[in-house]
Amino acid sequence: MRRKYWFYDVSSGDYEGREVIWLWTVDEEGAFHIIVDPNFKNYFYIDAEDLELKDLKLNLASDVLGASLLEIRSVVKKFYGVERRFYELSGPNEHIKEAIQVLRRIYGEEMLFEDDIRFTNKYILVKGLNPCTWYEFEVEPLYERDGVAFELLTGFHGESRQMTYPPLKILSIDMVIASKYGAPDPKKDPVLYIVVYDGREFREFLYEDADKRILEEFDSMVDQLSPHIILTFNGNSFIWPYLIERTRYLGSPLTIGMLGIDIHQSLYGHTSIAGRIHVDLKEYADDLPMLQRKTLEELATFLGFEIEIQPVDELQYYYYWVNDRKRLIEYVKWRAYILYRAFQIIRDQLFSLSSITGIPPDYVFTASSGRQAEYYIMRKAIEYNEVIPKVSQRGFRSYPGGLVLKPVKGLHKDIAVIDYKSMYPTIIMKNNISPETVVTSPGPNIIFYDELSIGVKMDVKGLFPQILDHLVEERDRVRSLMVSMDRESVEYRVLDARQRVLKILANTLYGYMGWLGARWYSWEGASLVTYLGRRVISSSLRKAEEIGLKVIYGDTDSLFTIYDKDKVDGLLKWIREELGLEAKVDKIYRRLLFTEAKKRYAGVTYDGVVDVVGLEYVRRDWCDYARETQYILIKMILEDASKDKMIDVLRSRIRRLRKREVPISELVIWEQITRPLEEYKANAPHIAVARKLAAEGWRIKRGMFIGYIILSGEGPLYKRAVHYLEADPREIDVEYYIYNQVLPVAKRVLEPVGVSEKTLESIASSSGFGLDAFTGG
DNA sequence: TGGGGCCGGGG
DNA sequence: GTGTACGGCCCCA
Repeated sequence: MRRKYWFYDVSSGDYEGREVIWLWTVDEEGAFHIIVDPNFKNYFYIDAEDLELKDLKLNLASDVLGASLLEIRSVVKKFYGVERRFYELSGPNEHIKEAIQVLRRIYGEEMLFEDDIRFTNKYILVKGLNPCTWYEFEVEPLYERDGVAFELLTGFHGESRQMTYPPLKILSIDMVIASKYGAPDPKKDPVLYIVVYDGREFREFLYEDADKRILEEFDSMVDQLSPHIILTFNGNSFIWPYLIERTRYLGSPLTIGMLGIDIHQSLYGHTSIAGRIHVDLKEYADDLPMLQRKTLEELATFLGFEIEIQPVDELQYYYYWVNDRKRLIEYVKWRAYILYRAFQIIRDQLFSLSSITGIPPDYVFTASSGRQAEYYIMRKAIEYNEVIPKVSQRGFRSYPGGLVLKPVKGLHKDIAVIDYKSMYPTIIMKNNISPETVVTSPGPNIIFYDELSIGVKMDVKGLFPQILDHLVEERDRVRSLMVSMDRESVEYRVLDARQRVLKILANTLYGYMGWLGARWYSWEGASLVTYLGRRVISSSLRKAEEIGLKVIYGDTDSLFTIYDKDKVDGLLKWIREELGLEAKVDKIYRRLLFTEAKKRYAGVTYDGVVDVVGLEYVRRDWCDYARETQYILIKMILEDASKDKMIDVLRSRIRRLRKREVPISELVIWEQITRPLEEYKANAPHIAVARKLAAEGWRIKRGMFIGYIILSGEGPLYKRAVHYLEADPREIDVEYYIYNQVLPVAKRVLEPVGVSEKTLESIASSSGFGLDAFTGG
């Protein structure tokens, strides 16, 4: 029978007592089908250069039980671009696993190749499958189990053109787990409340002192609804690990996976629920740099939702459970609701990323961007007959990065920002830079850079340039398809997500090459890319000076110049003709303010868009009140307001602080915990606060944000910092907030426009009660 | 007073 | 667990 199914995951499973491939798919009605492929053979390679076939066979026959079921083929494949002979061993997965173990012991790990790639991943790689895509399969029905149709794969007709998704049942889940004494402990603290939302109704589970019942009813409800997608926020790092331990402790393990398969923790800290796509939107929030604290509220706001409820801090769950349960439950229900709504927006990105990289949607967000890029490269490598290298042991060695010019301090008018289109990807393509083309000694057909002692082979096209060519072509193709489409249509949205993913992948390849943990790590390649980038900037700078175009700043792939249209056009032409690169005027600032520091400026375009870069306003480790003060001043400066007006604003903001009219929430300083607490050598305020929380029983994990307030008193700040929920407004150190928060950020932007330090000092000291009459200008 | 630890955001 | 460059705080010697 020919059938069209939407493919979304692959696992290993049983068929007639053997470990085979199961493809998890859904039909157009949303019904589950597992397609069993018993014919796929796992495989790996052994270096054949110094190994006799009969020697290999002898070892296999004596040490591997299933040796007779293994096939050995002599093959020629490329390794780092060079053709080489390998023996390919293939056969049933059980015996391949055994052979790998035995041969690693006999010949050493470094003789084996692709033995470190999981069976299921290999299936996707070798077959070139795209998850989240419709395929036409030829299948024979086998049997049905727990509402899932098992079918035997007898043929493949390839991808279907359909771009819409099957009707997917989605459940979003959130819950209250809390303890009187800090972090909840699954051996002691019950699950108090669970809410599940399916897009129409909420299902709530709440039984006083009976969390076993809550969990069992939740479990059977999920089982019964049998969703395709389960949404959580922090499911991977907290909810599922807690529920797994708690239900184990209670003696009734969760069975929400399909076919009764246990929910378990898998790759990269992902929690896997068999047959279902578990999406933890925290992973998505973590990847959005514009979110400062990576909370669900911030994510919702970013996606355009209004926050209609009063959020509750996780540290206060227990308090609200006891004292204002209604508010807490409202909040947790809202979380489930907004997760569901948020997913509607994120869905296209998730499915595109999954389909392009080949990572199933279940954990594509959990994989780091380096891993995502790597999967993509692995797919391409197999296409090009390259053997996939392993991660080798190597030490960290840094290399120089982009060139940053010193800015010209002050307020400028009409500044053009010239930047190079996809600078690093273009450099890689034009110069054939790839892990296998880069060399460290000169030779024929090699362009060698003596300054670096690095060269590039030019006689064969590199893997990375090929991949980039493909990414660029594919993105152009997708974008050309979009031109004639209705912007509101599903097809348009899907293609838009696809072109964005392709762009992100292209931009990731350089960073990937310089990543120590990469299979295709190339220190030389990454060094060469940044070196050529620096040459591009410095030669453009020289050319600009030559034609009399004044450059006031530049960073890595951009130059800021006075906007003299003819000269700018001349420079762009020179860049195109002499350097062979595309550069464009990205934007023109009507006003642009530079402090004397690099990477810190603010500007306004003719459209009235204000950009603030690097300054305190965009940093979360300054309190909101100071940041907001800076933003007000920046806007005034860019609007050419008078100094007096700016001084008035600053004075009144400081006065509000002195009068203690500023709410605590605007004085919180947020900093991230970036390592286990015991690894910190320094005494910093946020670390001191984190240690106090840890002593109270909270689990302080890497990635957490600590919000603190500075109280008045003696001694260093770290002794006066308290968690923001514990701060008494009357004890706030107003002087700290004036002299170490508001004044420095004001000074940063006012000093370049000529407001003296003395003036600022006098504003601060005179902004007390009733002293304003004495202030100077 | 200056160097080290640490953090966050830029391109 | 993609890269490096950079500024600026706080602490401590």
